[in-house]
Amino acid sequence: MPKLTDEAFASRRDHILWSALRCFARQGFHSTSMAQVIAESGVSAGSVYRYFPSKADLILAAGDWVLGRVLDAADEAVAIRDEASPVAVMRVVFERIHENLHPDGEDRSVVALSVWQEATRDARVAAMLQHNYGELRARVRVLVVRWRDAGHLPVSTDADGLATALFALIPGLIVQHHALGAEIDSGAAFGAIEALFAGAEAAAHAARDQAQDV
Amino acid sequence: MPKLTDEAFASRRDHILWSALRCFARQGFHSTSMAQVIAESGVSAGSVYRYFPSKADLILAAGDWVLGRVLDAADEAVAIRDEASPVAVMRVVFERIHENLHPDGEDRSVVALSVWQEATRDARVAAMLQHNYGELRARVRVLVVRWRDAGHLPVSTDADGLATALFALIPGLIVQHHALGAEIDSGAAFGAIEALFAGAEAAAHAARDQAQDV
Amino acid sequence: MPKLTDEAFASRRDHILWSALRCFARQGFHSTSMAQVIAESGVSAGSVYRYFPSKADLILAAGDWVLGRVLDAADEAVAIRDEASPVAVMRVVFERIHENLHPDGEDRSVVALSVWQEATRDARVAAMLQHNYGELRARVRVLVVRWRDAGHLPVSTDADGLATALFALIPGLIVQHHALGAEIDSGAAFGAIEALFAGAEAAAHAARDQAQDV
Amino acid sequence: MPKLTDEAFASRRDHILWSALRCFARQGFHSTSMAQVIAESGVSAGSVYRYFPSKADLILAAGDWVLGRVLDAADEAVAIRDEASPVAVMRVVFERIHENLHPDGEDRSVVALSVWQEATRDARVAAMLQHNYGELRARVRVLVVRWRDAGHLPVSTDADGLATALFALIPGLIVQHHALGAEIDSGAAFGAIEALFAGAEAAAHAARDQAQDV
DNA sequence: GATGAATGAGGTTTCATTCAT
DNA sequence: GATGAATGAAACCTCATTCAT
Repeated sequence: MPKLTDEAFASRRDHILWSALRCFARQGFHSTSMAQVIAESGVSAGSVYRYFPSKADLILAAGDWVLGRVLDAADEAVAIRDEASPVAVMRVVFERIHENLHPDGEDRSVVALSVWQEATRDARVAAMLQHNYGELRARVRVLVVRWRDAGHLPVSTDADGLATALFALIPGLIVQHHALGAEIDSGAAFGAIEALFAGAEAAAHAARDQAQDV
Repeated sequence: MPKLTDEAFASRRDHILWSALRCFARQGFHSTSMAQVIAESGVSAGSVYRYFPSKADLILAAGDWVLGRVLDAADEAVAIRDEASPVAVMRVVFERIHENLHPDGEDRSVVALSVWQEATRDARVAAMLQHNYGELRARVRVLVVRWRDAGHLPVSTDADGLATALFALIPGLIVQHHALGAEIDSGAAFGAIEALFAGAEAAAHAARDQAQDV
Repeated sequence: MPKLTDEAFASRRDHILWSALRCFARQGFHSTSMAQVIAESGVSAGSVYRYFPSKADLILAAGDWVLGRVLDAADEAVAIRDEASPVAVMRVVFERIHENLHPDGEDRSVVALSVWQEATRDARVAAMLQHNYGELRARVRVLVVRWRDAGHLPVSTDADGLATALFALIPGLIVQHHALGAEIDSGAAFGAIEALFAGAEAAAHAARDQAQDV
Repeated sequence: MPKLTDEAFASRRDHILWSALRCFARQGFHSTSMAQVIAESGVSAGSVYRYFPSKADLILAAGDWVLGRVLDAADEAVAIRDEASPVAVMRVVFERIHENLHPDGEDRSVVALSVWQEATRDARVAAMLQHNYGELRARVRVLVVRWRDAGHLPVSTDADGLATALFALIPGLIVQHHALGAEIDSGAAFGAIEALFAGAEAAAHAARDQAQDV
């Protein structure tokens, strides 16, 4: 066989990666055997190892893919909504995450739970997680600063603290979703935070008006 | 040999459980072998299996212990602070969680990451997680309702949505802590949310005053 | 099961070791699979790995056993024959080697070939080989010095060179035996060297007598 | 595509063979993978298999090449030194072996260790070894007979036994060299044997003179 | 009741070889 | 003729669990 084109190589690699993701979503990293990934992908053991030198590499790539889709979702939402509140954007991010992770109807957000756990054992996964979540958190912080500077939040607002709190919604809602099931309404959670923001904004305006009166 | 007294039985069981927890905190459930638990506990393999019929049972018990300490923390905080805001109570809960999980200086909050992941594989762990987080969420909801009914939040406040959002802080901050390390200041996150609450409260009062004026 | 006594432990370990030696003698280290050793020994895989943590350890132990028997043979021969010529002792050593390595009629001297080869790949085997052959060579050197000092060899004899040459007989004859088969008569080789020694001794005496005459 | 000329074919084959020899010298036959040979040679897997139908064939050819160089060394030495003692010729053979095996500074005498070991597993390698060493031994025997017939050794000398003993020097010194390293002085070993020969020759002459006197 | 040696299914990975291009 | 991606049997080793003592 002649040398694979780059696209053909990437396509085969992606096929294996997505097969692995289906397995990982069902059973987590460590309860998925390479034999299962091999069976799911339909290629030979040797081929899987040609594209991913070890199970750890496959886990790393799968985790990176999932967190990468989350980051993509954030990028899209942040880019488009210029004048929207951070919570509104986060809501869109959260919806996009689900869309990005379900191109075929299978839930891949569970894999995030496996990534968090794996990061405690594998330094490369930890680094990958740190990088992805560092970037993601930076996006959230931008939203907060932009909103505060537009006058919707008091100037005294602690952008870092608020970014941390808003970021927490994403893993926090994923965990609740998987732990408590359908009874969790993440839309309502965003609505509640939005109401808080609205109240805070009103108070901020009132304070400003009062300051101007004097 | 004579039958073990109940206390002796419970004491040996706890000893094994805590040994297992140390291992699980270091390496997660699946990278901890029973041999390691056995070595850490200093008892024989046969003994471990007398108190925990299988590794799955040991994982279940360890997970339950960790989530139970979280629930304890919530109970204490909810019981004591009658007139405090939900955020203030959550902050205390979060601090208590760390205290409860570090009786000996070792961090056991990581085990929560393992529990979330394990729940996707083991129905009993999923049920245990659902029960614990259901209870915990109910506590949070009580805080919200109490606070709203005391007039600190608009009557229109969606208690379920807000409870979901506040609950999200706990796993959300734990994940950020383990992913991003020391740069995450959970205290600042609580502070930021508290500021939002304060703003919302001011707005709520203003609205009420206006309503009364009419 | 209660703790194994030291003898029981050693006995089981020896059983596995000898099973492995049979396999190694037939096929060499690398063409013998652990599965074959396991089948030959009749115990489980886990048991084999309890006594030998890895295949490399089993190879090391097997090699050490074989070279140890050679060293034993040398020790016995050196201790007993006080007044015999080095060649006569070497001949006995060579015969003893065969006896020591064939307690059950199976030839285990081939394993030496595997050890030499393995030493080029495994540092521990190399160290073990160096130690065993260093000791063995020291024994040969003692024989030479003793014989020279007893006046059977010229005082100018290079003990190190002669020791190296005599030592070479052992691997040299083993290789010829395995390469060329039965047509090799190692007894005749020792006889030829013995004749050389006798000639050299006569010459040495003649030289001394002449020196005294003057 | 046009048929390869015989020279082109042989040239490519030799290139692959020498690449394999470099690998075999470094790691032995069984720890060298075909992938390593392929990488070292810079040609494709398919090409390697065109010139050598299997790894066993490559091993056979490599072994034959190494032993062939040894035989070449013996032929040259035997042809040139007509009046030299067998030991002197062997010394030259030994030096030539090293020259022949180090055309590029890499030691290929280790491969001999692999060949001896492989012969216990592969009948074709065994036959090749037997042929090469049979030829080599015949050369050594010629030296001995020639020397004895020239009157340097007693007529009673056992040519076969002495040939076996002298032949043993070659593998015996190679093994010691690889096992014990630089502390082995093969030149000294030849010197010591040469001294023995000299002594034996003196004794032989004395005996003859005495016989003539009578 | 406690012990710990033994079990063996199953895990990950390698590698000699083939054959479509 | 040459290429190199694909194959899959088989390698080494682990580990949850059992049960004779």
